[in-house]
Amino acid sequence: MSEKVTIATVARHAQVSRQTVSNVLNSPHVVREETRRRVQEAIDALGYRASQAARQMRTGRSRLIAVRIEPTRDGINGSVLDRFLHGLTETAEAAGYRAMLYTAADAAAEIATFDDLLSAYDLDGFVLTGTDHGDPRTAWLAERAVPFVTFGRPWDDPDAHPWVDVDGAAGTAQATGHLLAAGHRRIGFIGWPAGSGVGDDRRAGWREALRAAGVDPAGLDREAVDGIAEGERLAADLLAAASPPTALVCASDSLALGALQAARAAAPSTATAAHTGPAAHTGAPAVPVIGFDDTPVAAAVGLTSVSQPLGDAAARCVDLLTAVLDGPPRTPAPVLLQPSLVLRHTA
Amino acid sequence: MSEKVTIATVARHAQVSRQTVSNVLNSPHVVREETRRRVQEAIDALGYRASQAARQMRTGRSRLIAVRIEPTRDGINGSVLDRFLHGLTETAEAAGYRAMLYTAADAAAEIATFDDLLSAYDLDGFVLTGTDHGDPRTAWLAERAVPFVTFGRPWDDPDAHPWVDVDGAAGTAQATGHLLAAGHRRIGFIGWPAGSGVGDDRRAGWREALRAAGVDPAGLDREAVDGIAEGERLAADLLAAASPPTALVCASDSLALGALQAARAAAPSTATAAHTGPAAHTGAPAVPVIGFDDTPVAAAVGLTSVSQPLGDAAARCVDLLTAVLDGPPRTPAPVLLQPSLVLRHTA
DNA sequence: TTGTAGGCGTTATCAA
DNA sequence: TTGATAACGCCTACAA
Repeated sequence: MSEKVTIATVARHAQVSRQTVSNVLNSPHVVREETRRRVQEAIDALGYRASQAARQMRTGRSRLIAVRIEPTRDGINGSVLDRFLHGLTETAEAAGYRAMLYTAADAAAEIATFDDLLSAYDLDGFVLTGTDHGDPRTAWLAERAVPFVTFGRPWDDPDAHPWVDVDGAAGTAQATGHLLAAGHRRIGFIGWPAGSGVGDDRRAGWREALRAAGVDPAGLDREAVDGIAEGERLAADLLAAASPPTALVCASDSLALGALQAARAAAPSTATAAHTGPAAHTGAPAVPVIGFDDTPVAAAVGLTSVSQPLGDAAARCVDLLTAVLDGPPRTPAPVLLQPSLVLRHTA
Repeated sequence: MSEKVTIATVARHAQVSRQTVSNVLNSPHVVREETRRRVQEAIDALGYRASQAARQMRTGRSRLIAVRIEPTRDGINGSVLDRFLHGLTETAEAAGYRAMLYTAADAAAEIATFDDLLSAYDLDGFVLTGTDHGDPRTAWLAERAVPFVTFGRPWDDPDAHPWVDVDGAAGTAQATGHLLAAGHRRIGFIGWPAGSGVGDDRRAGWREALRAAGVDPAGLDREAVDGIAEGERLAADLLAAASPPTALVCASDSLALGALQAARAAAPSTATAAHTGPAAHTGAPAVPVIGFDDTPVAAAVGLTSVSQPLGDAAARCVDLLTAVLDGPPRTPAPVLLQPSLVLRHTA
């Protein structure tokens, strides 16, 4: 094992002062080209790496950003986080930052963690996922002028802070449009109870798409907490109505999976013998169903679903955060990404 | 915003020297009880937190452990990582450590990252997932005496370094035993090509269980790279044999999902009208199928699967790592966790 | 049991 | 353009 290589080692090796080495690293333009080259060679030859800890002591910056890892919920929609985290880590690395993980049971615990991370580790910024109306976390961070970006719009005020989001309304509108184009008119929707920003947004996309096509959405939607069982129950209810929908759009893959079962139970598939792909055993249901999130489950089951560009979203989160950290102190413009419809066997 | 609270602030507040404050933090036993209490009160009142950076400069320890986040593969088995990461982060926090994420395209890139993380961030240790025969990463780390734990056995030498693993052979043996108990004799296996430690282990569990029951496993297994399509192809091949198996055990949920389709295609379900649960539409196949990993997809589809205790595994990884970091310099004993069979509709 | 001095590796300030 | 000096906050000797 070689001894620890510090800036002093490099300085000695390159016959310059420590300060010059530091300048080569942080302000290359003030160093004469020839000196710069000599120092750079010494750095490479010695395999020198600046100590983050020492640097942090001076600058107060850790080049660390934190993101919360939530306990996987039903596992179906929870897998969304995986892709997001990978994109985040990768983009952060490219920008010279590292991603740190933390857990928190609720908003209060999360705020306590902010405090800890900030004072003990000097975290540079946070990436928050899943914001909602009147989020106490964003208020806490904003009050202390801590840089942060949210993946999810601040539903109260779009200019409150930098954010990245996926246009959920556009996603459900696209799904609805696809069904409309296939000749359907009475298209139902199964979503979450009113009040959640994300849920309302997805419902609105369906509603507006229907209205734009001249269809009255009244009575065609149901509200359910997330879950397969709930999706099945509500879909059955919807399909048993006086004039039932002929196709279904759902706010999540979980709901869609349940709806799919209800659809099959109500009207047995016409394509039982079809065998056109990996999940062909599920066949095309008589009542088409479209989910949301394009989870692995959707792919495995052949469920048509709205796909969110999670890798991109994560990358843009890092972009926005580093813009705040490295750039001038102005709030960067928010980013609204477009989802895409992944066609499979159920619609 | 209040000014930064340092050890000096606390010392002033509690009318003691900085050193006494440091002692309260690091060696409470050498401080008089009354003094200790006064200092502790000052710490709480001021909300003081030791600066990791400064501490790290002195001690050379960062209280950071790193874990790699892989790009989600087929999404089905990739979701395994989610639960593992959450458990890891949570246990690390409880032990006073934080988890840092990194990405790497291959082993060489990962080793380069080790070097960077070690010299720039002073990482205390690594948690590696998915080791294999002659893993260059473990060799590199061991050579430099960097503390690390693997989730996955070192297949070459069980004493090479601390590790945590799930007994895959016990899992497939349990699955096989379940089918045996149900009266099956000719139980097939679809696994990965020989050569991977994990794959061979899972296959061995099936083979031994069959042999113990007096059944000759010859000709009853197939090898396939992971994936739904591959699983379907191999299962169809197996079921078309002279004396086909009457039940199937698979090395992954992906393979099992494909096998399920082949099973249904070969012998249409006898329980089409059954409706006993969330995924009842899939019914019980004539040829029972059991998967491995208990992914969200398995749950959604009603696939019986072998479940790995990922949260526990992550926790034990942290335990072992902190034992190395905080304890005496001896290699802690490895941990082999038992998986459990989650019974659903396909077996 | 408590206090003083020095230094970890870096960067900012200022002088040469 | 380069170099000397001080300071970031903490911990480990050692002295009181």
